[in-house]
Parts: sequence; structure tokens; C-alpha cells
Amino acid sequence: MPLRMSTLFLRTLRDDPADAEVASHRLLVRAGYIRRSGPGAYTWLPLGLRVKNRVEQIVREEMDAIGGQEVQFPALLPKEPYEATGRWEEYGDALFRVQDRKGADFLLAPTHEEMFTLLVKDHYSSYKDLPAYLYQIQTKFRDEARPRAGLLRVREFIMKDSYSFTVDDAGLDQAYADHRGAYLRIFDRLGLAVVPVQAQAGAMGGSRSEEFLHPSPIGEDTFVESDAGFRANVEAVTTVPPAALDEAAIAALPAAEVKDTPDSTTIAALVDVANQLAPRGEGGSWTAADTLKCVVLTAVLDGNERRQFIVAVPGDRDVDLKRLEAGIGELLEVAGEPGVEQATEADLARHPSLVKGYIGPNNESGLPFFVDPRIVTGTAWITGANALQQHVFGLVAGRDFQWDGVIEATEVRDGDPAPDGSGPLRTRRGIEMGHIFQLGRKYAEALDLKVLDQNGKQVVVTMGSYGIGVTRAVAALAESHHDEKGLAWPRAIAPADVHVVATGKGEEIFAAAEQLVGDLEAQGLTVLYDDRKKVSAGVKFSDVELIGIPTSVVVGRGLADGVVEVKDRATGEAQSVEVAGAAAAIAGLVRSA
RNA sequence: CGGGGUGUAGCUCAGCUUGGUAGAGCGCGCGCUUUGGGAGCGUGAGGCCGCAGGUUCAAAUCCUGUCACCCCGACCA
Repeated sequence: MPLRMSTLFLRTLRDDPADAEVASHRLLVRAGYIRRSGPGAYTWLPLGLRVKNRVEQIVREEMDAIGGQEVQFPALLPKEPYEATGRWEEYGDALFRVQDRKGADFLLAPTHEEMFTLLVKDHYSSYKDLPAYLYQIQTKFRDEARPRAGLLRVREFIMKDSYSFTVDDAGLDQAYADHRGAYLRIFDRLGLAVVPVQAQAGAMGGSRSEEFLHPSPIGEDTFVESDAGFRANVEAVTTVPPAALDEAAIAALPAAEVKDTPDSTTIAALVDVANQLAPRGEGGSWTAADTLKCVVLTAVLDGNERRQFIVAVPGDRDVDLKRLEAGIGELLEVAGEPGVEQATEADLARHPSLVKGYIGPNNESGLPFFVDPRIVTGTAWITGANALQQHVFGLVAGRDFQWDGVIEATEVRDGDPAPDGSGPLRTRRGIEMGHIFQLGRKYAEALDLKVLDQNGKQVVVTMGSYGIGVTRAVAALAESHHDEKGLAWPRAIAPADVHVVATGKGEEIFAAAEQLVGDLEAQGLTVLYDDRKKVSAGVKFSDVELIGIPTSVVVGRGLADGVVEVKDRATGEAQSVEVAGAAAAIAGLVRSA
């Protein structure tokens, strides 16, 4: 049966919704695919549900093809397994927590590692049962601080998550490779351009991790790439440090000198003052890159403990809190993944020896002092002298000051060298569509998932986890397949193959359209049929463009000459086709594309 | 979490400064006309003006609080 516009639960909007900023959000709402139900939560309307279902089906087919088996867990889960792995605490505010009538704690699952692990534990106890790939397509919940951009960042979304269970690392590598291949095939079939990039494995004990990013200016992830093919999320890029100087070279450097630098509490002011006070040799002038800024930051630990530390970075670079978070736990020797934020006034007040605006190395706060990898032995800096209105010039790393650790602390920039030596990096934005990573044994250990190996000994199972955002894929597809008039879906996921429009007032037009719709369906095509009477042609054409079904057929005034008009939504190409063989001809077009 | 903006009909918005019977366009119902690019005329239905307090004879409008949504930021020696 065709979808009939006369009865379809659909109302297209003439105006852009006021709260929609990005194209996918605007168009999905305007074209009647989705509707906002609450903050960060959307209702799927009939057309949208079809697209979502088609995306899910492609995911399902490719997961099955690598031996995945589909299951489905509840979204409402008990607290206990998440306490066992520590995630009840670690997830923090992003976890939706609920209580039942007896006051017992539950959560709305943000992801299901614990449950899958326990499920396998319940069923399997031998290496002979492995490998096992299990997956589900399920609603997930995350209490996003700021839902935005329609379907792109929401609090309730659909995700395919799969988990591999293998007896050793070789098995894990195979599972990882299987999923990686499946993911590339899925995105290819969806018609969604993605690039795999190296990602931060995180403090989960995992070794390998990749994200699949859809390049887009509105993406929230930043990644870098070199011409030679290096690609990584900025969080996973390591800085290439300059060469350290040897002792002789250091000895030749001038001694550090403290100078009065009135009112120079910004890098820009400091550079100005420096150039007035002590012109740089060889006709050059000091720049922000010659200064060392020492930033006081706060690591927020699990128990809400706030621990301050200082990070020194070249003055021309900004601190990147996310990159700091990735490494700070290890340096501070704390468990979990501490958050890092700018120190508040209250934080600073705890360390009165710090001279705000003039903080430098060798200060008396006793706080841990970390440096960016660019601060290597022998580099000389203009930096705070830990005294009001004073900076020190020519302070040499390794000679005049020491540090407690090295950490990736600054943003990655265009032109920075790739860590593998493949040339300068470019930064780009992307939308995270999928993420695969080797979990290792963290969950299996925490939940005691072991099997007997060939020697009859208990071994901890090795796991991987792999996710694809289904909801987000719909948004990204809309984002990458539209024009100013509306959506233009790839064939693989369009809500129908053909959009038939009957326009005109003669009964014979509607009769012919009805006949064509039947013939198209007989060809195995799905049809959206605009059978509305008393709706003007202009409205129908606009809806064709807004809704974005790849092929449209207009049955109208051409009928007098025995033809219908077939139009391609993406290219705009139109052609007249004889009514007689129209269905077969259109089926040919749809299939060949 | 910080800053800015906005909450009035299904959608897009006016009205608020200066308090006095709730408005427009689109959409929706009915009638007639129209039928290849978001039609015309006529006539209707539809609102707890985000919510709660307060001021006032009187509050969409002023005050306080609160909630929601959108945008930007979350980083400076």
C-alpha cells in the first residue's frame, strides 16, 4: 500500500521552527519527520520512523554478516552492576537515575557494558563458546547538560551497541577488525561519508580506539589529518617536542634576569613590555611564543575533591581542558577520570603565595607543576617571577626550573606536525557517528566474567565495545543531503523510493496516477502518493522538495500527451516518460542509481 | 556552570516602553471560485499571554521568584 498524502499523519511547515538552528533540525521538523516532545527528546513521525527503521535495518544486516547476534536489554536497569564497575559514580550527572516506589535506585542506561557482560557470564563458561558478538539496537539515555541541534545532541537516542567476548588479545583484534569492516560497510551503504580517526582510548584500560567522524562544520568533535593520511581526534594527538639542548649549549645561554614589567598581566601586554625593555637579538622581536604562561587549574575528583595544579604552556597557545583531562589522572595518581576546570577564586584563595598575573615556575605554592611537551630542557622563556609587576627573562627549562610531569595541555593547531612524521596537520570538525574500542578486561574483571581455557584454567574474558548512533545518523544524513529547498535522501534510507504527485483537476489524472502507483508497487517499489485534491500544484511541488524522496513523478498536464514527468531530487534532472511503460522505466532508474 | 536572548493560537511573530475587552500572517473548518510553483473572496473555530507569587480598582504589559527553550562561552601568565 502506498503512503497517501491525503491521510498520512503529516503536516509540513512553511516556516522554519524558531528553535532550530542547524539544517537537519530545521528540515526534519519542517518536513514532518520528527517533532520535539521535551528537552532533548523527539517523537518519530511516520516518515521519520521509516528512515530510522531503514538505517537500523542496514546496521542489522551488516552486524549479522559478521556473526553478530541481536538481543535487547531493558533501558531501565538496576544500580548494582554499575556500582560493581564504578560507573554509578563515574558517570556523574550525565546518568539518569530513577527510584522505584520502594526507593531502590535504578538508572536509564547510557550504554550496556555491564549487562552484556553479566549476560555472557550467565550463559558461557568455556573458551569453546567464544568468540561471541552480541548487539542490540536500543534507546539510550544521557542527561546532557545542553541538548542542542535537534537530533544531533539529545538526551534520549537510539544506538546500536555491540560487544565482543573473546578469550585472548588475538581474538579481540579479530573482533575489532570485524567491527571496523562492518562499520565502513554500514556508512557506505547509508551514503554517509565518514573518516575513521584515532581516538582516545581513555582510562578504561583499552588499547585501540577509533571514532568514525562525519566531516561537518557543525560537528562537535575536532580532528586532525595530514596529507599522508594520519587522522586522529585532537584529544588523541601527541605533540612532537622540539629537540632538547645539550649541556654545553645550555651553558652558553645567558643567565635569567628579573625585570620590572608594570601592568603586564596579559600575554599581549607582556610581549609589548618585553620588546621595549630588552629588544630581542638579531633584529627580531619577542612574540607570545617566547612567553611561558602558568595556568592554575583544578582537577575535580570522584568524591568532589578539588585539587589544584599548575600547567605551563607556551604563551601563544590556549589550554585545552579536554586534553588535560585525558592525562591528568595518571599524573596526579588518582583513579578514574578527573574533570579539569579553570581554578575559581575560591580555589586560588587556598594558595595565597600565588601572585595572580605573575605566576611562574619555582613558585612557593607547592602545587604540582606540569609542563606542555614543548617545554623541553634548554628552552628559554619569559615568564612570571612570582612577584607583583615582575617577570623573569631567559628562564631556561631544566637549568633554572624543573617540573613534576609532562602533559598534553594545549590545543592542536593547523600546521602542527603530525606525530608520525607525515607532515603538517589540518584541523577539521566532525560529527561522531560511531566509536569502536578495545575494552580489554576492565568489565570482565569487575564483574568476574571468566571462562575455562584449553588447559582447564580460569581466564578473564577480553571484551570490545562498538557503537553507532542511529538517531544521529539520521540527522547527519539530513545534514549532508539537503539543499535550500529541503531534504534529498540517499536511496538506501529514503522513506519511499518514489513520490508520485497527481496534479490537475481531471478525474483521469487521478485515475492514471492511481494506476501508476499500483504498477510501481508491483515493481517492488515503495511509493509516497500525493493524492490530495484541492491542493494546488505549487504546494505539492514544494512538499516534494521538502520531503526529499529521491525520485518524483508528476502526473499532470503531460498526461494529455501520454507522458509523465520524472525528476531526480538530488540533481534536479527531469525527463518525460511515456505513461505506458513508466513503472518499469522508473524502476530501472531507481535500481540503477 | 557563566554570559546573552526568548517564552503570546498548531507554526512564524506583533502587542509590553506609557497597565484598561487578546492581535496578524500561515495552517485548520464551512461555502463559492481557482488547479503546473506555497491561490482568491466570504465566513468561522482556536489562547490560563510558560508557571507561581506580588503591586493595582484593573496585569500579556510593572515587580519578585521559578521553569523551559535558543545562542555563545567554559581559557590566560
